[in-house]
Amino acid sequence: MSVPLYQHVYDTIIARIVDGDLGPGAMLPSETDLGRELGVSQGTARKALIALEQRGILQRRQGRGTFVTTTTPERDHFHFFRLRLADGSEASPELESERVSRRAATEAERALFGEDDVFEIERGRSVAGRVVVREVSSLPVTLFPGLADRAPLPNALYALYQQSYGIAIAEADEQLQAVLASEDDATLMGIDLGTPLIQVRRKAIDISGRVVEQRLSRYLTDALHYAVTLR
Amino acid sequence: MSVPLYQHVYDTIIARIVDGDLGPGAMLPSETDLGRELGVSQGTARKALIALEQRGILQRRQGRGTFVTTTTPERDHFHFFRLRLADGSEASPELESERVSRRAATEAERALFGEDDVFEIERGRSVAGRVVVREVSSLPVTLFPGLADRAPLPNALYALYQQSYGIAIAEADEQLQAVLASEDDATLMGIDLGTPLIQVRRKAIDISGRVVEQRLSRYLTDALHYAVTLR
DNA sequence: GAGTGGTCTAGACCACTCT
DNA sequence: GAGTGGTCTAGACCACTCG
Repeated sequence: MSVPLYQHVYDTIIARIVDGDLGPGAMLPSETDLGRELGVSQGTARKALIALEQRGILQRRQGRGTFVTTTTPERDHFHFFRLRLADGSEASPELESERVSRRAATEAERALFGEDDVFEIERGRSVAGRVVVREVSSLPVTLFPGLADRAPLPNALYALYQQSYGIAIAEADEQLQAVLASEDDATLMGIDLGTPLIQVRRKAIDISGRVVEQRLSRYLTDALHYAVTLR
Repeated sequence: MSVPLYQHVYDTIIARIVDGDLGPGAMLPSETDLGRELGVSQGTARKALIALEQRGILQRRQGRGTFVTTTTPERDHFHFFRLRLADGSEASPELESERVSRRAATEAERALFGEDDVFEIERGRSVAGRVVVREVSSLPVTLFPGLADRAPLPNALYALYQQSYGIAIAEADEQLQAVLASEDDATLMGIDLGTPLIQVRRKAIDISGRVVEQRLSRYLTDALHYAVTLR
């Protein structure tokens, strides 16, 4: 019993999602059926399902069933976009401008993605009519074939990654620093050169543990703030 | 069964910690004994214990037992202090300066704490010889009697709150904005006026759900960054 | 009413820690 | 070896959802 049985159930479900056997929104077998299929008891299957629910990969509802989480635009924005209004309510960002291109990877990107080319997406986002976000994302081209041809891209990129490429983002690691607005920032946001901004370097990690996107964002935080809870 | 049995176990343990019956580091009864004592099965007691472990309130180790989490300076720093070095490793902050005083609460503090007086702690912290943090904390006086007389306070305040006042911090809500260094910031940190800083407004919440501290911090992030993981 | 997840039990055995 | 948490089972009943 070096590897617990519930771990096997857990890994099996992850594999089925990664392989596309279970797409976004797909319903899983009941606890009893899943246990029978994999040769474990209902309680053991249940333990794996609960762990997957806690990681946000599955959603369970009493009386309905267990489903693969669909990365809706709502979840994408609320969970992975941390800008909030002064009263703590969600800020709904709207897409203001976009530029999608393909270019050679930097050395850091080659090390991160193991590829020579990346797509680069530069976007401006506005809240309440003011441009407050400027972000530049880079993605390995082989994971996202034909991405540039899909422009203009939808507001919520992670929902697109899951719907169109079967890549589900499970985690994002962010590193924040305070910077001064550059000329590009100032032009896009309509602010003075040297306005203080929060710069965020994000690595987005999918459920199989790969880094699938890197993003450099700059947030104007005079009316908004970046909210986070530590537990 | 409107309220599950494991919830009763959960609440009972929280109450014992809040009441001081279970202090930091105290060992709990075994799952079997706890279940017998509270009239539930071992599995039900176990479920409550695991939930408390996931909130960071208990620590469990196979073969040893279940213990009330001690807020060590290490946990305090690593978990509730998010500044990291460029390579992601922990930045160990050292206390550089301190001022403790008692003053009348602001209107916001009165609403938050329900008290008329607060202690105010202003501190500077350094990493690798440079002052990079300036923080001002305020605490309701009745929860922390005699705090001002304890100056100089230890580096890790949350460990002090638990050891000396039985108040265990379980959660911290932070709101981040980018600001420019004021004259006070510049003097303390030895930087130019107008250097960009990350300003953090934190509310610290204990295991019984009370807000027990408010803190306004400013971080110099030229060599460090504020790191956070979204799941 | 059939099917789902949520709670709860009683009992078994394994793996780890400490003395 | 005694005591702890970790895994696993089989079965029961409750609560919710939906046709």
